[in-house]
Amino acid sequence: MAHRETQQRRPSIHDVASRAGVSAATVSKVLAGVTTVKPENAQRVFDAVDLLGYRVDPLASDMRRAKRRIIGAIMPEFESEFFGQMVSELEGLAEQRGFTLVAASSRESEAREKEILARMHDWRVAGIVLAPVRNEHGPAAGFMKANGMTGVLIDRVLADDAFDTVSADSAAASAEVARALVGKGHRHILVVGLGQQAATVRARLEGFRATALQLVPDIRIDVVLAESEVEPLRTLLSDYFSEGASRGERPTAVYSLFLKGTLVALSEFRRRGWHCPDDISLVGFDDAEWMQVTWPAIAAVVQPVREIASNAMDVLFRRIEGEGGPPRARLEPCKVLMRESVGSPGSGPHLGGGSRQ
Amino acid sequence: MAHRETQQRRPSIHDVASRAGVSAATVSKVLAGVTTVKPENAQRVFDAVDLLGYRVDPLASDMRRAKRRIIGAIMPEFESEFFGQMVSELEGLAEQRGFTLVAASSRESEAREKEILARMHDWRVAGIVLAPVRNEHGPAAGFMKANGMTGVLIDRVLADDAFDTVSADSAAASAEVARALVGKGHRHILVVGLGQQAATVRARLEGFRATALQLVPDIRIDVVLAESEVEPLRTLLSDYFSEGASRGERPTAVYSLFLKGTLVALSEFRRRGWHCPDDISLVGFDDAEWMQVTWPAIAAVVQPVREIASNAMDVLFRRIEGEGGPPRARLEPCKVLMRESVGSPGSGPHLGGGSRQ
DNA sequence: GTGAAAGCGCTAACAG
DNA sequence: CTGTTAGCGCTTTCAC
Repeated sequence: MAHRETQQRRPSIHDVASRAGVSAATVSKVLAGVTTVKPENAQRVFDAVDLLGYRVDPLASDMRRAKRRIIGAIMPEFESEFFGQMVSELEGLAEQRGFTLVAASSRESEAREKEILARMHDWRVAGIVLAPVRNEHGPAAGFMKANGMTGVLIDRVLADDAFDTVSADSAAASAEVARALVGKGHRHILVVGLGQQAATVRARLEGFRATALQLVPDIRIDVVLAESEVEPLRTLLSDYFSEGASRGERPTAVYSLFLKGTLVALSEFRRRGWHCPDDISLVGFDDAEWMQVTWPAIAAVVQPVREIASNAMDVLFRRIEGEGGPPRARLEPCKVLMRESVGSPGSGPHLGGGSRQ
Repeated sequence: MAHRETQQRRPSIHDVASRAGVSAATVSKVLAGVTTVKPENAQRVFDAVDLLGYRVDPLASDMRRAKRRIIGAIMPEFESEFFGQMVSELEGLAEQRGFTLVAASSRESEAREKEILARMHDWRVAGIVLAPVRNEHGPAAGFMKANGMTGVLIDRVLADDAFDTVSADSAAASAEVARALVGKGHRHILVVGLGQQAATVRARLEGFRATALQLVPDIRIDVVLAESEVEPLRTLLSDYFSEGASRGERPTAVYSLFLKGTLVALSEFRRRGWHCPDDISLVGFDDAEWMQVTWPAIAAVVQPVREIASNAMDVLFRRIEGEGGPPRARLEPCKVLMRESVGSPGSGPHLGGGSRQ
């Protein structure tokens, strides 16, 4: 047959072996690049491989070697730019080392997170990159610990006593945001966040608060935290502003500690007819492509996705290769993009709020 | 030992077998739910499983059955909400049927798309959900055909003679957009798109054009298409508007056929100081969360991600289970969200363009 | 240099 | 009802 028609069974190493007139073991050696094979035979193997279109089955190969070239990645979600980019980066990095990345979304659920992890353990993945839903003390990290899995924790973590961690330097970035807002003259600022991400929120909040208070000791910083869901935050925020209004006071700037918070804040501003930066200023942690094309462009903290991904993979592979030593906590610096949504208080034409619905 | 400390080798089916005093085959049967096992033995197996914390190795299991419970998904990118949601949906659907989804990003490259596909073939995945970079005639689809892989094509495809396809009903949605814009009084409309996505662009463009022309025979519809990259589109769009300006003419509305085009359009409007909808109206194919919180909110066509995902998986699994018959092309209806970015021409205060940079 | 044999962890006949 | 046997596709001693 000239061209094998829609074949059902792919050629196995034995097919190659018999076509090349050698044993399967020899084929395996040739393909593994062992040089002690007679050149003539090696050539026959290569010819047979070409002829049959043979490719090794990586899973069967891994099976025998009892070491699977698979890296598992668990993200809280796939829908945001941040985690989308992260998965994309991790995929490329794994590939470069001959590994396949299997990504899964925990959908912001710790229960699901653990289930996925168990499934990845069943798959005998070589290592895990885990971006926990909550923080480093969740059940997933516990499971990894208990089962001796090798892994790295990223994003919503600061440090851990069992795993290496890599995340953005939230505190430094928040300090920079504080300097910028204070510099613009803001003296009453609202910070919004999600309480369940304890470590990160604390770092971001404290980094901000410490710096702001240091610059202006009597600055007023309000905090609105929802526990774990975004919807309640909407209500909390609305209540917060309504209450303030009844006392005739309101912050001149909002700093959101996470992307969805930025969206909720914008949405609330819309509802009240407030415009940035005239009526209120806004900075959000996490950048997104759209933030630079809207009017006004939204100021944001850009997380160093590539750096986080590449450091995470580096340390993960070092651990996979058996490197010992205590876990290390890495922080990668962020960039702060001060865009049009930030202005000086009291300088806008709309002070007091607009009336457009 | 009370609790096995950080174990290196997971228990195998043989460990369970010997602990339970039965053979590995029996363990396998019990775990597969075969009912012809003596209850007493079954119980001993369950006990041993619990004691050892045993879980079957799905890859080893698949190996033996020569059928892998893995579905491959290939998306052009992971960074956008649309594909992020898509992967998330597909993951859940695969999981429901006891399969694992392995997702990969072709990064808008047909070459990479084919490489990934080959790798998935090496993995002997049971089926593929492919969202091609370009359209159904790319090298990836050819590879799948040539190798007798079973798969479904989604998103940037209309129909294929070898594979089932599922996509959004772009033409109908575009017709609806046309009706809306014409109804608002627009008589000069610009459509922007990406040429390489031939099938989809044609459907969206023609669906729009045909309806608009039918309603207003002498309506003017300009088209700006970049071949495959987004950056050139920026230049093309800028040139288009500059040229029009030199002749004192300009469309009153823009319909972008894809998400990045909407961003490019917004960015260009910013550059020129044009505001929506006063200076120009905008509708984009593909919705995003931010579009409803910006000022103005951006009108968009919402693709039925869940429906596409679930239909794709349905038909894919039917094919995996051996269902025959000719390939079917499915179109799922979209929703059109007419938001504030669309107004009537000539009614805005800024006509002629603003001056804010 | 090379191939036979063993076996990764599992399941599907097929006897008993 | 249960265990033995025979692999899935591959790699790795280890004799020859």
